[in-house]
Amino acid sequence: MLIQDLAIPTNLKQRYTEAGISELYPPQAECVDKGILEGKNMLVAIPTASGKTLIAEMAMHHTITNGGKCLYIVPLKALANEKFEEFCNKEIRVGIATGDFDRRDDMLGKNDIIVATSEKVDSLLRNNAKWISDITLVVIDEIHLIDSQGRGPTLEMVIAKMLFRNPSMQVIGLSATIGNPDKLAGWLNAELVISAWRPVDLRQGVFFNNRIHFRGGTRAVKEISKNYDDLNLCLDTISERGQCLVFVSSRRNAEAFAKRAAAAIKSEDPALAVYAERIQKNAETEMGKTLAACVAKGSAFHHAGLGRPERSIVEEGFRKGLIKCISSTPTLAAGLNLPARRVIIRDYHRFAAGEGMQPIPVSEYHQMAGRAGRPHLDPYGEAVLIAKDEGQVEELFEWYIDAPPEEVHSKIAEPTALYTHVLSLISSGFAKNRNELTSFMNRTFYVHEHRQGRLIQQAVNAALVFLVNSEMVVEFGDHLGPTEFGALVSRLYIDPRSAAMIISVLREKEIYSDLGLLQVICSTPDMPKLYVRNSDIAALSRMMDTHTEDLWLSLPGDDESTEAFYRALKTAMLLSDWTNELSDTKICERYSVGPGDIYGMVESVTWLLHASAELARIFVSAFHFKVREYEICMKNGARRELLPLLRLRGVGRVRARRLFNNRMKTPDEILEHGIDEVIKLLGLGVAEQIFDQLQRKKRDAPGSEAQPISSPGQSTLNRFG
DNA sequence: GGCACAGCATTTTAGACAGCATGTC
DNA sequence: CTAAAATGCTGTGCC
Repeated sequence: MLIQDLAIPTNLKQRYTEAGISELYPPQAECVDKGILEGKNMLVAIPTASGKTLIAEMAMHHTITNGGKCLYIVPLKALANEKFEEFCNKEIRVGIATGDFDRRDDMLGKNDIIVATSEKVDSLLRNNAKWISDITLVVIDEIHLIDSQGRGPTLEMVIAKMLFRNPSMQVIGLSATIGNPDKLAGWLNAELVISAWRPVDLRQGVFFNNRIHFRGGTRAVKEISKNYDDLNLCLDTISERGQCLVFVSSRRNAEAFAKRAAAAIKSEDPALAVYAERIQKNAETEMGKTLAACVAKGSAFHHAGLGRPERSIVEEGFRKGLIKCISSTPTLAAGLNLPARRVIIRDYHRFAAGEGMQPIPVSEYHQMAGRAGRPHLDPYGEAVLIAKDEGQVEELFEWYIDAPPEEVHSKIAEPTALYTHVLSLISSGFAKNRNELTSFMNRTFYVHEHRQGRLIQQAVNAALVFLVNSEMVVEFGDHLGPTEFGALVSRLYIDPRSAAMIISVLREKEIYSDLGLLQVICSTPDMPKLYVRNSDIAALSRMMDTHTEDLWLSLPGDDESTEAFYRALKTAMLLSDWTNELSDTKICERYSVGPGDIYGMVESVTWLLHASAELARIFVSAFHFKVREYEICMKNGARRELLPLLRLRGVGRVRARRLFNNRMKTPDEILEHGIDEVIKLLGLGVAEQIFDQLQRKKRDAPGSEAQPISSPGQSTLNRFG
């Protein structure tokens, strides 16, 4: 099927032609045949990198020319950025909505395409974004994630809510190959397109004894290193001028492999030195140093401990072909598109809490294997598993290469998954009584799949009991309604259990304590937690002894919750060090984490501190300002004494500290010292920026010292909007 | 006494969404 | 309760 003959806008055709695309791939053509451009719902279950985005893009442009509006839902923020840039185009308006990057909600509605994460869409629904009802086409990328334990229920509920609100809307689900696509298609009332076709040939094999075994043939790999099969496989690809991706089970393994690879590759490309330099300059941590050393020689590792800058440097270096090999944890499997000639799946076991080492699911193998082969660049892609003995070769074929894909099952009946969603249904008016709640739940994939909702009903009831007991929902007669508390919790998008924990402690305390609040927030299910090692216990106990007054929770009696307690305390200690202005290098060293972990945790607590401040406003208004101030301290990683300075634009933890240590503790004191002194400390540009603000402030509000924390410019804008 | 090392015991172990309102060094 | 691999510790043998 030729692009020329399609019912899509001319400018899009032109863009495709310029990009060298003249004909649709077979699965794409099938979508058109089955009516994707005629408003038909569609579930497309095809392998990674076989042109899913193009399918969605065509349908979206078709919708837009007919006056419609599209919502594109993705599972990751990184993916949202990637798609946003991909869709951006002169003819249409594209917006992006994620937690760390969004416009005002109503501004978003002006776009033709809005790219958003599933949680953000849920949040927009909860906050009643008006434009949602204008959506005429929703695309759900990676829809098979409905199966995932933690975030699957959110995706399922978002889809159900969207369908409920916009019944005539077209739905396109993009999925990996799965075992039961018919079920999912049935739920969406969609045409089904299944295919195993790939634009680049994918050869899947198992390595053993210096040969890759394929179905129907083997391929010899030169034995360069005696001990390391993984390294030989990697060097083999590099010797053919290809690149290599190695998936391993832990961060430590990723770093160890990158070091070995660096020693073997020994590339001396001067361009690499630039990359290494950038990393070196960015992170002075142990991790940063090893990464820089590896990159200098042409290898790298990739995991969630890397900060944003390090990640993008590594990704860029790999895309440009300078870095020959990356060893990675699953970050790269699910995240952005970074294909390589050969993918080595070295470890197919991974630790799961409470379950020991578990073999990874077939779907994850496919996700990683699918990264092999860059379209238009590589002649083929290779995915290689590594066997430990002869017999395992056949086993690995059976378990992974020839294995049928897993089925996708709803997870919304999991014990606590529905607390937040039941609250949101009641809060945002999807259900005003138990009947409406049941009939809404009857539209979920779970009920479609099981043909009955007994377990769902139980889960809903359990959620209601909790919500009523914790005063987020009230039931009078036939009616279910949110309390002010409940409505707030729903809008803040935190777990009702978190809100209940925070409120119950906050209410019983008379004296406020940063550390106490931090400890409670860190115990919350919404907070990611550090692991506790045996060797940490001593330091944690010391902490408890020296801060008996400040801590708000004490060691629980039963063994079951002891570990959870320690994990929360350790996490709180890290964040407390952060607000005590300990350098990231020191923190990384003390807690053996990477810069990426710090920023991840700071982001999460900042969000929860914001929520806590809003909750305090209702229940314990005396604490409200204390918490808001602490939120600012947390965001910047600074002590309370720097607060007056942090309110200035262009001033963060470092500059504020420098000013403070030079006897400028408040904006007024800065004015007294004069601009010259600030120029000496912070340079001309920053000093001018600061004085510009100070003088304008003085002009606007002479005499009144108490300025709101929010920036004045924004509120003016609102008045007009 | 001090060192090297085998062999056994202990320890450790992936990722990442959300509020709000714009800018760190 | 599950497990693999790295690290830590102990005790032995040797100089």
